Amino acid sequence: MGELVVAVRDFRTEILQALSRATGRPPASIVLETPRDRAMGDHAFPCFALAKERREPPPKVAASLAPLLSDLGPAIGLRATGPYLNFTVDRATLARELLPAIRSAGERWGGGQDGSGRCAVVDFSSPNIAKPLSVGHLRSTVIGAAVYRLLAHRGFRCVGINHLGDWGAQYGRMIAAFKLWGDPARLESDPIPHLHELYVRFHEEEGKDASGKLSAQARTWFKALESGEENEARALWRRLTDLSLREFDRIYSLLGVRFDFVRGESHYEKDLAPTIERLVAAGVTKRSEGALIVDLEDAGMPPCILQTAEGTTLYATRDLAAALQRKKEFDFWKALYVVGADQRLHFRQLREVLKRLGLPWAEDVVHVDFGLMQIRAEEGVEKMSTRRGKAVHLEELLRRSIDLVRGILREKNPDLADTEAVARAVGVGAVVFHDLKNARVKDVVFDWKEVLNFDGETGPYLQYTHARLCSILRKAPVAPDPAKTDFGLLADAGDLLPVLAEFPRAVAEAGDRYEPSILSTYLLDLAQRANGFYRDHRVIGEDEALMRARLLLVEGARATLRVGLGLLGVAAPEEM
RNA sequence: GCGCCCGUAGCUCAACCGGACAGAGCAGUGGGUUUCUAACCCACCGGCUGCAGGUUCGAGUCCUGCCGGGCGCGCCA
Repeated sequence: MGELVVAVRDFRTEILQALSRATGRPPASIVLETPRDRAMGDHAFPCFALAKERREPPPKVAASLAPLLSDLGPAIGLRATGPYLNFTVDRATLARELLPAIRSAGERWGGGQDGSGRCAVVDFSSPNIAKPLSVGHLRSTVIGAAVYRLLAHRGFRCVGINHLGDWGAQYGRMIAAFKLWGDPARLESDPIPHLHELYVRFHEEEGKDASGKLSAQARTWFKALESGEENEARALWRRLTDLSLREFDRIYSLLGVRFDFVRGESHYEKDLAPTIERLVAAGVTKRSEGALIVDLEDAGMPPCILQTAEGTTLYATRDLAAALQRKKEFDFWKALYVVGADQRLHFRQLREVLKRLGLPWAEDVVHVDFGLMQIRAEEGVEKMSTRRGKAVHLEELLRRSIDLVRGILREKNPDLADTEAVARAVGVGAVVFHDLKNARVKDVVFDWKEVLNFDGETGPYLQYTHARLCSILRKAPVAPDPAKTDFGLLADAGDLLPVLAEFPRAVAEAGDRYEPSILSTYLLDLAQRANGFYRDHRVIGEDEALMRARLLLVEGARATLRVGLGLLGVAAPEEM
């Protein structure tokens, strides 16, 4: 068996089972919701469907059902309110079950082992080498890293892969440009900006070059690269990769992002020929205008192009090879691709081609898509483009955020022990949380004012709430201790307790739907309630029994915030 | 032209895959600190959920058609 999992008594399931007995329906078919207005109760059963079946008015059904639920026990109160049956868990009982469990779960609170034995491959970040990381790359990086942690928290084995864009015709251009105008000294001191300038220049001049000489040079260099020989092209390309990774790592470490494998597209170079052979042998390909394609017309899609008329491979070929290789190596339960929504068609095609190879796991290839990042332009908005210099550099954004936080800290908390570390945690946390706050599908228009706002529903707000709770625990004359706690004194804790109890469900749902924003929204709600508690109740200075009870609650809220923020990739400093 | 996605308060978003009176934050106005961090809290202001039909006991949520925006559509990634 796996490790011991800290179990929390699950009142929700108890209610579900009682309802099942009372109605004679399987628990899975019963909808139990959380009332919008929490004063109504912690859980609610809408009686409409049952009422229709029984041809009785819903309020009557609710009223007649209530007496049949006496086996729920004294800890769960119920009340028929109109067409709803509302359940409220006794606060003292909830506190007694929940708070000691949170405490002993530690870092693993909200997690579990329901993913054990299954492997999730998470393909995320995946920038192109020799180009600066822009805020456009942030989304894939932080969403992917969060999904990875959310699943790992529940016992899934996760494999994080940074699928670098390090192959293709563009690197022929890159090499050609460097050979023409490159400066070895600048390549050493200032690699990415230098390479990027060269690339932009090459693009411009290639466009103006009627003779086609530049394009021919680029093609020649890429052919040399693709030949597989240890030649000048390969040596240069390898150097580009190394220099790029050195730059990227600086930012990844700032973001606290790690990969299990950094494998660019070039990693699958040797698998390309066998992949094409396999597709041809399976009879799913055909020739069209000199290119090798998979015709997907009957699936309502444009063809998937595997090989150009010139014989070079494409993106789709490399992704097919990668998918096959990953299935073989990891035998994944799901292969997740955290890639922008502009590539939806590509991933639909990828699945369709895998399906035509007769692979039953084709549907386990999942595109975890997200909306595009746009930037304000002279008129309206436009897509971010590194090539046209219309991109905000990620490192600049992070640096400005950290600088701003550092200034605020010096003013508000001049006695802070390690201002620099906290400035980094909060500055980076603001940027990361901003990208995880909203549903993935939403397009984003980049706005400096918005990202660098630290008030309201922001990362710093969550961190601040956490720091204040830490402060109470730090200043208290005693440490929280479940054995010395009178849980009955927490009856006035409002909704904070039931909200804490929902944390595992928020983690599970965020993971199941590959949607970190579900956890973000949950944490904002939790923080608002924690701040409400802080406003209405003193902890230190109350008589000892009351203080002890409240300290344990504060500790539970603090732990939940810390673990939740950690899953999102946001640090939780104890002071700020 | 065809396909996919998105339209909720002035702005940015929630609304538990169909349920109770559509909720937060920002911006605006007015309040709150001899007491655990004011990056906080409270109050006010603000809505034909793009439009028109349909399904349903019940629709912001599902279906159809329009309108507006984004993205994609054979040798880029």
